Amino acid sequence: MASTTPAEPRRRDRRRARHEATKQEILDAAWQLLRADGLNGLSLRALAHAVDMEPQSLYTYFASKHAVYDHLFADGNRELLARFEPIEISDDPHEALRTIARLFVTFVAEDQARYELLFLRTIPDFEPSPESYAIAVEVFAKGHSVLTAAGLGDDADFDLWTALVAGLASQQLANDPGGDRYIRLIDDAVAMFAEHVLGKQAPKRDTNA
Amino acid sequence: MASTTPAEPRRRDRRRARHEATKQEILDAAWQLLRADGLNGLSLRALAHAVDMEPQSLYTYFASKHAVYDHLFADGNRELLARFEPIEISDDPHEALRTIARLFVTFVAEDQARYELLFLRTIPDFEPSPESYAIAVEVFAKGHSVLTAAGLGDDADFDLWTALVAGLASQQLANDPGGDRYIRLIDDAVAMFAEHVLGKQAPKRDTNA
DNA sequence: GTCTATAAATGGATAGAC
DNA sequence: GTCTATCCATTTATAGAC
Repeated sequence: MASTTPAEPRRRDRRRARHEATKQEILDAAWQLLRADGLNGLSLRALAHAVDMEPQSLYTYFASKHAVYDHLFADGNRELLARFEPIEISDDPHEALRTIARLFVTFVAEDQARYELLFLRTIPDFEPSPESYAIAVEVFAKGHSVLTAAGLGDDADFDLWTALVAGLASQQLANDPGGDRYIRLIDDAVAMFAEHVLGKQAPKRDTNA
Repeated sequence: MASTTPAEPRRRDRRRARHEATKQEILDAAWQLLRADGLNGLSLRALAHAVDMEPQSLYTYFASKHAVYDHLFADGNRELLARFEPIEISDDPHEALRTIARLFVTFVAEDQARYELLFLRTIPDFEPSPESYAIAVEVFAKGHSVLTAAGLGDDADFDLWTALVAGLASQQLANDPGGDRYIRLIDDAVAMFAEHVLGKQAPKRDTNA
């Protein structure tokens, strides 16, 4: 965050850039291992060897295993935030809800370990640092603002919304990983929610298979 | 499962009973530790000491750590099944849905570790044995039959139902453990679902705080 | 059925040479 | 910045005495 002092030699910039690049390389490898072995299956040894290092060398980049998790936590939240950026939020509330639901459920369904890390507390004794948590708060605020723009005033309605969307996502991961059994239900779920909360007559649901 | 041979001395029955009692004592201690340290925080050492044993003695009762998890998995599912037994399922579909939703969400919200064990796959390399899994299937079947009795015909509707209920439960655990922020939403959520799926005019929702 | 002893591996982490 | 060496705690699990 602190900007480089103008008088600082370029060599130092390069070194820092190299350092950051390696750090990111380690984090990328960590995501891969997480997907393969589960969130709690990660070991520093395996991580180090995945980037052709000895485990001890990781400590140049991360102070502890929890620090690695913390960076992954921030990483994942940043990724989710980035997915919100480019999308167009429709003026039609129902359409806006559908867009954001698809985005979120798809994101979660992609990666079970990431879901656990970002939204559950399944690692003993780990909790994100304030800096990392701030990004998660940003994500929440972004979602909340979109919902408000769609006409949701009540906090309870927002909670109902997150429950519905989180439920679809977690069931997709738990009962049909890699499939679309619950992803297929998104539009219907959103219609249900919109009918109930926005009080508008949404397009009647398809009764065809 | 095999019944005792009639000619078998009573002493053997007693010994078996004692064995089973100790086994259950260990499992009870395990639940406590799980609640304190998280599902992945369990160690056989801590478990043994919790019942005043040395870790090695546990192997008289369980062949491995995964075997302990497997028994806990069965235990948890039996408990959930037992909760279904005594309740009265109303003839009124909406009321029946409300009852079962409250039951399930309350059950899940009681214990984060149990939720992870029963419904998520967060322990590396663990999966329940066929015998234990059969109990989970029974739970599913029971829930499905109640929903069918309530007038739900479509499998997709059942999936939507489980997503909604699981979402409330998991959000309750993740965002307000020990509280009732999402539990309070159950009735409203059920009304929303009933309106949408049963197509009947459910009592209009309360707009009061 | 419980213990002691012990194995054999793995875990995260530090010190210091290069 | 990376390595070797090392530490120390912890883990799951087995063998055998009592």
